[in-house]
Amino acid sequence: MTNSGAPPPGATIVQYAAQSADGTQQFFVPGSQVVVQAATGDMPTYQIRAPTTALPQGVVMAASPGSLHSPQQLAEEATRKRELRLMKNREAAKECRRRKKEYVKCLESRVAVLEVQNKKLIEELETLKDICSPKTD
DNA sequence: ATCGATATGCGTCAGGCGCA
DNA sequence: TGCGCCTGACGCATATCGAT
Repeated sequence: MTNSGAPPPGATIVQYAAQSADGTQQFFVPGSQVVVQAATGDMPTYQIRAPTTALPQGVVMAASPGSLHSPQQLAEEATRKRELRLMKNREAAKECRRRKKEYVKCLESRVAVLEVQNKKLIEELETLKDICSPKTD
């Protein structure tokens, strides 16, 4: 994939795929956020990140450490912090897996498009060979 | 019906990375 | 430098499927 048609950092992806100015096919995950542009071999030359999700309803933020006194309060606070961290990580893992599946879908779509494109190019090449080859009879 | 193999999804941990 | 987010890896539970 070329970098010329990639969206700029900060942009939100709204299309699954797009045709860039130079004619190359671009594949994006809808709703993702472009955060980095960098050239790294055959990997995409930019990174995309989905918008951060809000805390689920019912989550109560912990009190500040300065308001705690007894060891029991400290233990409760530690437990709250751990549960909050686990819950956030649970949601993050779900989102991460969702994005990964979407990314694989993108790649599969890209393979399908490129296979068709490749087939057409091979056919075109054969046609041109027929036209350009000297007649021997 | 039941069994083993395989696939899929989930929660958790650990480590890397970017940011203030 | 500490904090929060992301993600690979692991173990577990459940679903699916073919063989018996």
